[in-house]
Amino acid sequence: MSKSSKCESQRCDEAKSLPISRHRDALVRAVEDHVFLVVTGETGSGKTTQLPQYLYRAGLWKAGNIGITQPRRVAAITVAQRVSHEMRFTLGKEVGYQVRFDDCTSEATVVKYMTDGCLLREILADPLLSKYSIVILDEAHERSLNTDILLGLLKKTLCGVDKGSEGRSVPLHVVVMSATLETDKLSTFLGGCPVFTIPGRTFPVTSSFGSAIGPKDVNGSSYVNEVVRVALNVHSGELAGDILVFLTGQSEIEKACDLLYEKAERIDYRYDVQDQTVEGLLILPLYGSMPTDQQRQIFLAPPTGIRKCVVATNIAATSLTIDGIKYIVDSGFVKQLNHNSRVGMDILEVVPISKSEAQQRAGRAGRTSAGKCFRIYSNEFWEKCMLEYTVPEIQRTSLTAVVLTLKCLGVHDVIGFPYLDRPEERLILEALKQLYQFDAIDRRGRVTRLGELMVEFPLHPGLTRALLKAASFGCEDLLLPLAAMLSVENIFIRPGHPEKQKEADKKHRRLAAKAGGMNDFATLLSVFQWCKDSDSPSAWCKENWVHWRALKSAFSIETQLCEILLRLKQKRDFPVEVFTGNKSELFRRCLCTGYFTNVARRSVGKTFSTMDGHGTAVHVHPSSSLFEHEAELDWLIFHDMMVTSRVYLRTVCPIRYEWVKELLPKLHQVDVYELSNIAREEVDEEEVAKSESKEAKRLTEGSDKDVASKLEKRNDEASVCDARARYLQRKLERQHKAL
DNA sequence: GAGCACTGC
Repeated sequence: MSKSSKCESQRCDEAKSLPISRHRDALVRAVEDHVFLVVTGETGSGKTTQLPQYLYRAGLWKAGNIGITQPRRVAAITVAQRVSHEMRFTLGKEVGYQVRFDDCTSEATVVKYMTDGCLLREILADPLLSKYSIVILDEAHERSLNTDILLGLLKKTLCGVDKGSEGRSVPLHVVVMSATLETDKLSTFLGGCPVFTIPGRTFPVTSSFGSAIGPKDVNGSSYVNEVVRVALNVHSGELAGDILVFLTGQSEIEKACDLLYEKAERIDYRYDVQDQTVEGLLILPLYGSMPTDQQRQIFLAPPTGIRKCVVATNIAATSLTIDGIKYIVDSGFVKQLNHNSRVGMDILEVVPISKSEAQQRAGRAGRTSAGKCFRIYSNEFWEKCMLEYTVPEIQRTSLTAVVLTLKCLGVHDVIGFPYLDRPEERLILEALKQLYQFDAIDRRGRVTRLGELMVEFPLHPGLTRALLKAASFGCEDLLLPLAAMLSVENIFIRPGHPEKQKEADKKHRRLAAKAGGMNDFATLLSVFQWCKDSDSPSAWCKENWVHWRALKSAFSIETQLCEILLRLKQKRDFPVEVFTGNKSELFRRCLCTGYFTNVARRSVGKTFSTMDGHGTAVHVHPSSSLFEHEAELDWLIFHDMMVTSRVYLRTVCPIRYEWVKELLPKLHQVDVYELSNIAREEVDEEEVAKSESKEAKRLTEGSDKDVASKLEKRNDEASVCDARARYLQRKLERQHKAL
């Protein structure tokens, strides 16, 4: 027997012995008999890999494809690989996957694994999902933004009681798979559908509480020392098995590793990774921005007699699985990006994890054998400071892009949309307001022509607005690379060593100066071009302290954006405008149409004030090429804001007031109350007509009068501009034909 | 004169 076929038969035996295999026939029947089904089972139950195979073998693919969503790319790819292997198919034939930049499917594909974002894109192109007979939403308990939106969409427009599956030749079946959390809630949400429970195959993990961290430490005081102490106790007092420590970020992970290294030496024998004969502790940091080759060694088994201790961020909670972990040390905290409506900002902050998250962390110790979880916080902290469940992403994030997607799918009433957990109304109103400001929706909340173009781009709507402006002037070559560069992680490397730091800073300053200086957006654009045109792009990056990995992904994003734009430009009514002026001004004016919501004006000294109505006092970040040139500046736009010792603006560009003068009133003229009423109204023609007259009446009355006339005026200007654009487009087409 | 958790289209 060859090695590969032996491996294959082992796999098949494994699949047969999985807890799910006994329920095979009942599961297939349950899917067939119901529109909605909730399937629950812990990790190791086999639901992700086996259920699609059962449905395939029962012939259900004949009525349409079987689609399975995952919140993460790696999961979609690895599961598809495993399933195609188990079924003895070539990956990309009957079983395939699709993630951004990687479509491994063909005409023959009937079982398709994909990210939830991919399925959402498919719905935009084909709202009835006519190619599918079954859609499976996996890992629903993670409550990713896209999965939550898909849940609502599938409930409302595809299988809803109100609409049914009308327009489809066969009804769509939806399976929602979730760990054994909140399954009653899911079932209730889906009209009281049946819940199918599959036993898991994990090992017991016993958890214990500590006493050092209590309710008074809720703001995340120094828990690094305590984590280190507990980890060392585990090392010196527990049986063999590796340790996984959860902390919140790179700097404290490095601090903890240093401390562990220093103290382990004292309690331990000498240790040396190269010398496999001595006993000891192997300390390994793990966080997302770490180079991939360094991450790789985390997964290697430690040398005999050596205990591995991985000190990680939340990346080890779901994204990466490390074999051999028997002990967990849980700090009880996580770094989370939360949207703060009060200040109108996203703030990255350290917060206590939820109880379900703590259980998830503990579960990482029970994958191969029984494990132990040491929580450094007290029982009282658990009771008083930790929520039952993590606040779902949909309630903590900016909804601008999501609301546009929903509107483009015909969900006019975005407040009444069936959310599994409803976001605060304020969050939805903020999104509507932004969309209105970017001309993606009109005063009545309807998607504009521009909005229909905008939804096609996987970018923040503001950035898309700037890109489309540039495209209308025919200068998209300026904005496409920039949009790509702003979509990837920070491209500038800043090493820890002071000497190297100086060297890197110097290189970065030189790049900024060479790009013209005084414009961080232009620097990004130039870096993209220089690197791309270089004979050896990776060497160029190394030389200039730039992340090659980030640049590579910027290149593929630019290609993708370019393809989307080309497709849209072929449409008849793509806007066309004419601009006379120099290129630098053109570039910055295009930016202004998307970034006028991010305008700041210098107040006193080096302090600026935002113009979004909050009037936040802000400073230019020292990494900006405008830093220490503040006195020469008056107005500027910025890409993002960061809150540390001060509120800093990063990626900044000076502008003239005249360029935003027309746009700025838009920040204040729109009435959220008005938008909220609009948001609640139905698409019904009669309702629209009624709201029009009601709104016209309100706009011409009382204190709103001035605002109303201004709104009317601007909309007139906008429509004139649109008409002019259409005329120019037709003219160009005629000329083209004549040639 | 500074320090970014994790995903995804």
